[in-house]
Amino acid sequence: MFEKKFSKKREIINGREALVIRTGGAYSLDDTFLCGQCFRYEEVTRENGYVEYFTVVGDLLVFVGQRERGELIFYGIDEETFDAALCDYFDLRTDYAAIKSEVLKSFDSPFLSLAAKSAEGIAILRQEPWETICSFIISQNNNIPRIRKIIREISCAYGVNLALQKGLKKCPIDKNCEPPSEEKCKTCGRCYTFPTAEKIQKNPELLLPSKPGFRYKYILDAANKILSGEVDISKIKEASSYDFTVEELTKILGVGLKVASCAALFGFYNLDAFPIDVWMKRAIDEYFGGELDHKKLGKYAGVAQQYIFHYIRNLK
DNA sequence: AAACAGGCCTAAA
DNA sequence: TTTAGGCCTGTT
Repeated sequence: MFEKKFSKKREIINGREALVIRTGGAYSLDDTFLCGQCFRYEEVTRENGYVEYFTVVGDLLVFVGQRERGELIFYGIDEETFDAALCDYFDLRTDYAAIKSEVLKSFDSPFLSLAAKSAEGIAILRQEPWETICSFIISQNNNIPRIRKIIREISCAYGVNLALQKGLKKCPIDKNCEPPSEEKCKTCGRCYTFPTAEKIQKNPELLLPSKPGFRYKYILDAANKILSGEVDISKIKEASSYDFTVEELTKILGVGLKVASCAALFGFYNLDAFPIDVWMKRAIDEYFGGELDHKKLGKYAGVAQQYIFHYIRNLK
């Protein structure tokens, strides 16, 4: 019921070979990247003013743009790679129009309806669990530019340089970086994979230059507990239950309900997860009479949360 | 310069 | 079981 088909074809766009996806829905790259679910994206403006996003998905350097809602244009990606990784990551098989109406049907609220209409272009990205857990540990009591900076610098400190690994002659996002070199790439820091838990456990001191502050020991504890199996990622994936995800992840020092909920929603695709941060608290106080039982929002409560969160953050 | 930022931990009632 | 401070760092 909530699956959807999309079309896929090759085109030349602005002189570049592209894989064009049409979902027929309201998919918005802006809303999807800017709704706060992910941190490793960059807006890239081309000479003709055309804006696209750069992001790192696993070990892929990804460029994606759109000319209109519902369309995704992938540059420099072959079809096999798209099928194997990007289709899932961007959650292109999910029918968000159906989810939206399900959410609105299960919970009658004019405000939610307004928020959903405004943010209907959001898709929940299927991000890698470990990176997502670390990212939201870093996010606590912190602001977005600094969160992104810390994640970038950590990746830089341990990660694999994909521009060099793939032998690119030009940096994909900085035209002054030509050809890419280890030294130049370090100052930019965009093309690195996120380090594995093993790497961080082995050389934790490499975290320090990014100045994670009190979050340092939290990241280490996450690495230790996940590597020891005390927190079992594959079991969490298998269970695919919001409650269980939270129960497991909160065993990690520095992971409370909010961080665990974000990891559940964005890293484990538990669509009923319902993170409540300061923004959501404000929204609940102002527009829902101080109380909102997320269970009443049904199995897509997390999508509803994203609608509300993104909507109020863009108010004013 | 004091307060705040997409929380959580710890100590104390 | 609930509540107040403190926490790294950077920005306004």
